[in-house]
Amino acid sequence: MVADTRSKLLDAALETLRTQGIAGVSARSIAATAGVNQALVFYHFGSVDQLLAQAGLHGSTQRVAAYRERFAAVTSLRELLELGRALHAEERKAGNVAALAQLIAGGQTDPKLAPATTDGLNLWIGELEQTLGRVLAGTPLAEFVDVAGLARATAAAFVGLELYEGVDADGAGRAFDALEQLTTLVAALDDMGPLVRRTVRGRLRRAQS
Amino acid sequence: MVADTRSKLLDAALETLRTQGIAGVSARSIAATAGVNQALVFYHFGSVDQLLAQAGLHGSTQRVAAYRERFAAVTSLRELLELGRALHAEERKAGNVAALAQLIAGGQTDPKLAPATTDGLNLWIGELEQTLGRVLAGTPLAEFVDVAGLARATAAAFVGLELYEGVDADGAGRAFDALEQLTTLVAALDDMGPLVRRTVRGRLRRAQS
DNA sequence: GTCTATAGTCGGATAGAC
DNA sequence: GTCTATCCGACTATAGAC
Repeated sequence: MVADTRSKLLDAALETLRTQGIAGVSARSIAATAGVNQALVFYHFGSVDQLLAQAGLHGSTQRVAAYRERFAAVTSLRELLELGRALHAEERKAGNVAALAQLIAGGQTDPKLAPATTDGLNLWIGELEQTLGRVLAGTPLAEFVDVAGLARATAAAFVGLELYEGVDADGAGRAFDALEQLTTLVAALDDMGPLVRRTVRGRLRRAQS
Repeated sequence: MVADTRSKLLDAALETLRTQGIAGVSARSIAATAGVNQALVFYHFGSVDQLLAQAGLHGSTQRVAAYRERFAAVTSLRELLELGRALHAEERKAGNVAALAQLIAGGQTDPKLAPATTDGLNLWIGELEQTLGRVLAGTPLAEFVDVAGLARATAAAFVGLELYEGVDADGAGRAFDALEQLTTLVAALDDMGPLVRRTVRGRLRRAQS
């Protein structure tokens, strides 16, 4: 079946964000990618901004749904990291995180775009938060670190790394390797349970005084 | 003393990146911010792209120099985190990280912009790498994690958090709080020295098999 | 080194035929 | 719902006066 014009424009908006960046999107460039007439952007969405906003949410909804089962299957921090690496590789190829990153960059200065990108980002954050909460339950990490905040930091860092990869692939590779090593350390910390709890409690007391 | 036109354009390029985003920069908008004629962009820099590239390096050079002494004074992970928070607050107000983030977003699709933004980013990374190496020397972190990679991951995450803050300030606040808690955990880990080393070595062996 | 003026292109958005 | 045609503003870049 052939996608209708509305769907074609949503997909084309994401594709154009990915290949041309936020500075290169226009009603004309999106319509050309979709293979439809330029005026249809305004007929269906009213303005380019509104098309971009809907496209961001559309893309995130689609991708998050595709990963939901894999998030649900994660039972350890190490498995979550593995899923993160796989997700990075797959989404990089598909270009969905790249499109989201361009929307976020655009949302910095466009008040109409900011809320829509937040909604798309929150879909990822919600999934991540739920998984982190499950995996970290009963560990020192859950005791001392706000899991919702950690999910937000992770998602933001993910976007930052994606952007970094776009301008320095080698540097980003080294960054990802270091993060994997770091996660191994944290997993080891998690295994140490009670001893770590005692030490960290002492540290927190000192830090607060 | 009044800045010459060249300097005014470099500063105005950063200011315009910050307030209008990469999608809103043009020879006209930059020249208007600088209070000079639009044609001077091409006279002094040849093209808007080349002005942006030079402005990015210019801004980073300036800001990194302003922080060099404070980086050098850091002697612990906790102090480095404190400097990170201060740096975030100060640069957010000045808008320099925001400008760099917009350049990175633009560099994804503009091959002329990518190398220049990498250069600017590398100034920060170099400073961070040196400080991390000094602070982590002799700790388990330095033993198990590539410090250069960690510096790159940190810088990329910093940019991601800055962008996140631009579309969801509340969410970013929670993310920063969680990272502070996480750093306290890592600092505690660092204090535990030999015990952690043994545990982590065992874990790494298991992970590789 | 700085200005005006302008060529030529691309952009958002709309009117109206089909 | 889709098209052509069009208005008009903004853009890059250059030519040429000062």
